[in-house]
Amino acid sequence: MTKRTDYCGRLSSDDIGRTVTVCGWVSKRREHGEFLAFVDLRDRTGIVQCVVDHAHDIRSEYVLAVTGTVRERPPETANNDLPTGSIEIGEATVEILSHAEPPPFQISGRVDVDETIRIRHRYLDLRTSRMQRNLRSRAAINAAIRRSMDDQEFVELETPMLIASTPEGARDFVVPSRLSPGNFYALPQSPQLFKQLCMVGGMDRYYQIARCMRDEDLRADRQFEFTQLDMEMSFVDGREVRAVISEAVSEAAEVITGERPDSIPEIPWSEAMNRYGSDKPDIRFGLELVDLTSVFSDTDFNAFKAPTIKGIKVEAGGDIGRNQLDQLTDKAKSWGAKGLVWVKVGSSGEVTSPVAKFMSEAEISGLLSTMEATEGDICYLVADEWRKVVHVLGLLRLELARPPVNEGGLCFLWVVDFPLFEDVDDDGNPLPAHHPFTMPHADDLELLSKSSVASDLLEVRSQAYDLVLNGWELGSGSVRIHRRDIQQQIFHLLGIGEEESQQKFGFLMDAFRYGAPPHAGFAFGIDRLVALLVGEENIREVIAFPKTQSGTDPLTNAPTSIDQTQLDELGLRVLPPAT
RNA sequence: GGUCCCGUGGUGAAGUCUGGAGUUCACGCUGGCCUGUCAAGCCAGAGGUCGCGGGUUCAAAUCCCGUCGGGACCGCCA
Repeated sequence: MTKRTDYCGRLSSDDIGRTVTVCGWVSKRREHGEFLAFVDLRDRTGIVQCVVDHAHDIRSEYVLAVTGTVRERPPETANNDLPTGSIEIGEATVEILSHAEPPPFQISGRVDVDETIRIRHRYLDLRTSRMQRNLRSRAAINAAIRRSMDDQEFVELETPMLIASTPEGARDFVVPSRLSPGNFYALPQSPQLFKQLCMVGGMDRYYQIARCMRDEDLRADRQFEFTQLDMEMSFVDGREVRAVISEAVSEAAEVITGERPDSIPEIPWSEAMNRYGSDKPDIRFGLELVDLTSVFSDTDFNAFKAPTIKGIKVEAGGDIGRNQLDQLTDKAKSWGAKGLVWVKVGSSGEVTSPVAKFMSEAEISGLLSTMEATEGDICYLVADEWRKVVHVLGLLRLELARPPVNEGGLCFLWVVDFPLFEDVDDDGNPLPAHHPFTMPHADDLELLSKSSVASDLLEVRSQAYDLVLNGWELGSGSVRIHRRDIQQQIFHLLGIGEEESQQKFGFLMDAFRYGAPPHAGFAFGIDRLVALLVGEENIREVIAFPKTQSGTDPLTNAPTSIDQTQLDELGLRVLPPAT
C-alpha cells in the first residue's frame, strides 16, 4: 500500500510543486469525457480535488490512495467555497484500497436523513462533516475539562462499574452474578458514594469523567448511559465547588467558541421558580412570570379562588387565533392545569377574554397594570396551588418563546438554595430533592430539628446547587453531610430506619466513624454540555453510538435474548411476557 | 402509564383533509455523450407489498380499527 504523506484538508498553496500521496474516501467524482475527471477525496481534515485522466471505475466512497503533484488551479477555476479550493493534485495516479457499494444514504448529501437509518449505519454517518465536527468537539471539550481539573490539582480516580444496588433514585440496570447466583450487581447511576469515600480516604480533590447508567425513559437530552464530569472536594463550601466547575465549563466553552463566557450568575431556587417557573430556567429570553395573587384576592370568580395566580404576558401576542389558543389551553391541561385563562388587550385598554365577565373593573385594571400590558398584548393566567401554577406557566413560557438551540448565546446559570425536601409522600415522609446526603442550609438547621410539620420541612433549604445552560440542567451538586448525627436525623425524617440505613449505606456511615472531612462536590453531563456548545438539539448527535428513544440500538439490535446456557449459568429463568 | 407528530423506489419530500390506473419533484444508482468541473452538464434507463394486519367501499397510499417502528413531550430521571 502506498504510504500517506499528507492529509487532504491540510494541503495549501505552500505545497505547490510537491509530489504527495493522500488517502481517503471518494466524496464526489465528476467525469468530463474519457480523458479528464475530477475526484474529490475526503479524509478527517477535509476535501481536496484530484485530477485524473480516467475515473470511470471509481465510485463514491471507494477508499483510495492518490499520488500526484500539488499545483495551482487555473485562476478562473478556483473554488472559494473549499479551503483547498485554490490548489489541486494534478496528473494523479490512483490506487484503489477498497471498493464500496453505494451507501444507503449520501454522506455528502444536503438533506437530513432519517435518524434510524443513520444510527443503523453509524459507521457511515460518522463520515459526515457534522458527526466529525461533533465528536472532535467532544474530544476537545473532554481534553479541556481534564486540563482544567488537572490544573486545579484534582486527582483522576476510577470507581467500579459493578456495584451494589441501592433502591433510591433512578431505576438501576442490574447484572446477574455468576459466582453468587440469585444476586445482582448494579451499574452505577453515579459514583456518588465512592467519591465520598475517597474524601474520607484523604484524596482531597477527586474527579472522573464517568459513565453513568439509569434505566429511565429516554429523551432528547437523556440516554440510558451518559457521561459526567464527576468531582468532590474536601474542606470547602459550595462556593468553592462552583468556582472550580465554573472554571472547567468556561475552559470547555472557550475551546469551542473561542470566547470565555462571562462569570456565571447565581439565582436562588425560589426566585427561579417564581420568575421562570422552572428550576432550570432558560434565561436567554424574558417572558417572566408575574404574580397576580393579590390582584384577585377578593375575587368572585370561582376559578380564581386559588392559593396562587400568576400570569405571563406576550407583547404584541394578541393576534393569535382562537384555534391556537384552544391548543395552548389543551396543552396547559395536559401539564396539569385546570384551565388556561387568556386576556387580550384592545386599543383603548378594553380586554377580550372568555372570562372577562367574571372579573371586576378593579381586577382588570389591576391585572393590566401589574402585568404592564398594553394594546396588542395578551396575558395567560393560571390559578392553582403555587407548585402547579409555576410548573404550567414555566412550560407555557418555553412553548411560547424558547429560541432554537443555536441562538441567543450561552446563558450559564447557577441555581442555589434548593429546598432540602421536594414534597411529602403518601405516608407523610418528606422526599429528598437531591439525595439524602445533602447538607441542610446552616440557617435552617434549627427549623429542621424543631419541627416535624411537613409545611415547615418543605421550607428547609439545602446546600444543593444546579448548573443550568440555556434551560438544560447540566448537573447538580451539594455540600454533603459529614456528621453522623445530622445524617441520622435526615434518615429519620425520610422514614429510613436504623436497620435500613445500616443495610443500604452502612459502609458510608461506618466510614464516617473514622474522621470524615467536610466535603462537597458536583457532577455535570458532558453529553449535554457538548450538544449545547456545538448547537445540537439532541445528545444523540454528540454520541458515537446512541440508542433510540425506546432504548434499542438499530446497529447491533441490542437488547437481544441470550442463550439458555448463559441463563443456566446465571441461575436465571425468563418468565413469559405478562398479558 | 399518557398526549401528539411521522412512516410513499436507495435518500429526502409532495400526494392523504376532499377515495378513482403507483402519479410527481429533487438527490442517488446504471449505461451513453462530454477536456476545467466542483450541487458539473446533456441523453436514456432501472428501481415501489405506499411499515404491517384487518375493516368500510364498485374502488383505499388516501377513510375506520388494530399493530409495529421512529421522533417530541408529560409522568419518570434521589
